[in-house]
Amino acid sequence: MNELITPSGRVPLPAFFPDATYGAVRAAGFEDVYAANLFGLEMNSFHLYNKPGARLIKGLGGLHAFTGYRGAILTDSGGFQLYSLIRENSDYGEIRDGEIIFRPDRGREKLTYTPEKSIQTQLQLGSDILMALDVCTHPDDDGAVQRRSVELTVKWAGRCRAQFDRLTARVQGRRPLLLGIVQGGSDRALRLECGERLRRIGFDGYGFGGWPLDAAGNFREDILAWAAEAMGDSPIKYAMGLGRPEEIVRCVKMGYNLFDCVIPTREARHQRLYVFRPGMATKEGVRCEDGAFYHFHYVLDDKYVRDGRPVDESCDCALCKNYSRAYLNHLFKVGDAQGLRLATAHNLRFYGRLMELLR
RNA sequence: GGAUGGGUUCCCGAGUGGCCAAAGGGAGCAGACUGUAAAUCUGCCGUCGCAGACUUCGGUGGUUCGAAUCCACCCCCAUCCA
Repeated sequence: MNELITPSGRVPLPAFFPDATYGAVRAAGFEDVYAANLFGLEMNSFHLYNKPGARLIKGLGGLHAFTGYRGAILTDSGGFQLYSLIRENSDYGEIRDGEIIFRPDRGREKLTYTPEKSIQTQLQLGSDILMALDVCTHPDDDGAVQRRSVELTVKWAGRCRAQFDRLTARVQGRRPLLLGIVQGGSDRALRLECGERLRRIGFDGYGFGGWPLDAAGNFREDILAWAAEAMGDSPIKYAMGLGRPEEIVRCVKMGYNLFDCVIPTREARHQRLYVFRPGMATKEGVRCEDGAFYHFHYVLDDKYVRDGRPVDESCDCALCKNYSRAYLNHLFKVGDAQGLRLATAHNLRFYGRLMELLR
């Protein structure tokens, strides 16, 4: 069986890691993650570095001891977080050649984030899978931006590799994994170059970096394919931030085997649940050509007010096993947190079942 | 019976002469959501329509070029005093 071996255990591949940015899956519990048959979580080192602090977490024995979570933990470098905030408002900071300067609040002391600091933080957190600090771009950014992104990403990847090796030199037992990130925007040659230079440095696996959608919101399957190609025969190909169910299915066909995304948890909180269409997704194949293997269940839709059936008859999550559409509709209407939790547990289980089908 | 404060568009609640179809919430409806500053955000939310027009702010009648806003009386509600 294809699997990933981490200091915290084995992860069957392909795998989907829900996002637990601050060390918690929003609105849900780790029990819901275990029940969904998902084997790892993505957490964000920059968020945790700020709150409650990497040193505090290290002092308590690392993220596993601190949170009580027993599966694998992948930490994002923090780069994407800074990138997206700075992109949103350039007053927040600046990406320099050697570091990222960040100052979200006026008057507050600015923060300098470097590749070394990112690695150090992730190791303090006790992550199983670390990401190298990269410079993200959007597919529509021009060539000069993409070029700079690749140059800095590669340069920083080297610094991350060195820092990681330095800090883990005396580690006994299994070392965590370190992944590099392939940038290059929508330029195939640049993607391949980035991948090749990263592989020369050498990582345990590689992540797809950048934004997977164009300005019109279309999924750029071609870019994902080039990035996968750039990763060579790496055993870990991580499509960072991906994605919708059909996107994951397509990415698995391209060779990706690791995913994380806020979609299932966020959309659950926003009243959108994923439901399999009977017979359209099986071990033999997932019919996703036309996105036909699932449909949305909008929790608040009036037609569910008196509907005593479960959201998905075929689902074994905490919601579908025990509660009706009507009750979930009611929980959302009255604003009870239990609704958010059950909805989140359901979407997590949907993703868990999807990954089971893809293995 | 007396005193005071109130009655605003589905609800709460601003507004005290024109810039008011009337702030802001909430609800409702419709979208969005992809390495999470997201239980969030955006749009619509009196009626018909392209501009524009028409009907609304407890009731009736006044004052005024013009009233949700001022005056009179009336009807309700809340609190307090008898």
